[in-house]
Amino acid sequence: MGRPSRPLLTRDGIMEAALALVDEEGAEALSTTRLAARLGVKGPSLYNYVSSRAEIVDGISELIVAEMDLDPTIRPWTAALDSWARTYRATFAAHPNMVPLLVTRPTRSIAAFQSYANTLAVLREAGWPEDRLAPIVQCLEYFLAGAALDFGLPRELSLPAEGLPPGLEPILTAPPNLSDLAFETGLTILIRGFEEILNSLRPQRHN
Amino acid sequence: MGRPSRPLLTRDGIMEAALALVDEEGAEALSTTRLAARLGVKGPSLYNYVSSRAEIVDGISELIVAEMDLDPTIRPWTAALDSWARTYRATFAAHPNMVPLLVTRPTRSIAAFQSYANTLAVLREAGWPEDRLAPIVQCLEYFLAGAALDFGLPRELSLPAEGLPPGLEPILTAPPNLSDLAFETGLTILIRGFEEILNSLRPQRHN
DNA sequence: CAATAAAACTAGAGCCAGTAGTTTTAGCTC
DNA sequence: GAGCTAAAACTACTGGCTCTAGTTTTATTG
Repeated sequence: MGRPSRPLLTRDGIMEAALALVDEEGAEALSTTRLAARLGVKGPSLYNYVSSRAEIVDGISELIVAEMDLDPTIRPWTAALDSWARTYRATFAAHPNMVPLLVTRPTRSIAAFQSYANTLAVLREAGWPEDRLAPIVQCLEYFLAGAALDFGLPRELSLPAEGLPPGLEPILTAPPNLSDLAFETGLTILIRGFEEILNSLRPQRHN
Repeated sequence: MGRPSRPLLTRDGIMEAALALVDEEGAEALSTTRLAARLGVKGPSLYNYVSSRAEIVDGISELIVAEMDLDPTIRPWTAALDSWARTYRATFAAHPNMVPLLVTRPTRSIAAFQSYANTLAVLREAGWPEDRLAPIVQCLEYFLAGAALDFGLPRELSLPAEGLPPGLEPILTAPPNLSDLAFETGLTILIRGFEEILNSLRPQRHN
């Protein structure tokens, strides 16, 4: 075939097609062969734009991170964290097949750093001392990662019901919106907890 | 070679070798070929004991879940949750290479169900209403999953420092025990938050 | 117009999971 | 103890994967 009159591929096009592929067919469908086929091209051609499969995964992550447009003007800081958390969750929920890949390596895209920088700035502005910033953000992110994975209670038992201990009804009969309940519960508690920490750090004026 | 005088393999032996392999060489080293080699056997022999690679992964998960011996007698419920969370974290931390695999599918082993049953029983005994049990447990588990992954802030930037927004110092100069700080912060907040919810549910006697 | 480099390709190496069929032998039945 | 069955290893192989090497065609540059 030789070099085409105009390139058939672009780096961005590859990443977008890869995201679409994962969204539609699952993470295990992400192979260079299948991705290339979807782009009307043979497998090795991708390597003109990308140097490894891992780079494609990273590219997908960046696309998703870029999708969450955060409003940097929200105040007070508690509302900012709340909004950040919800956007985070909604964005990940839009790409459930990618969540396991997203969450098992830190995203080091510029967009991610910018959103961290903004969050840190809001907290600082609210009076949080410098050495508390990272732990707070990290702590919230732990929760958000687990919530994105929706890890935890098995929602169907897929096991011989015999031999199971009694008292599991809350799991087996849990409402379909259990994930929402758990998320709301946790987010509320964490943000209120952060508030109390900040209050306890403020110069206490006993009258 | 034919059938050996005594079997070279056992199902349990396979699972234990698989766990050791992942612990020592990483999750990507878990192939039937390499696992078999470690057991002094050829790849396909494993399929006399196991029907797919996924079954091996599940077997490893069960081994790890079985490793965390929880004390079912701890009271009050807040101490039980605290102990559960710490055991959970410590057990996962002992097998860091397996965490991404553990956390991306619910564990449906009997041991896991038993530990859920115990946790639910402790909460019930403390007066939690039935419909709050699953959300509370799930909420805590979100946090624990994220903490086990240690997901969140990138610990080294591995990026051209130029083009990065200012104000990222808390991330770049975070102490090495940031994970511990975030875990302690979150666990404390969550459990205290749960306590407050329970109190608010109790019949309020205003005097 | 000639030289270079880009962008597709084909071929193939080395990995993987899993299947089919073979061989040897253990363990059971008569 | 003879003979049968089934267990437990094997070899050989298929189809898929990532990625490399080298080829072909063509766009672009000097």
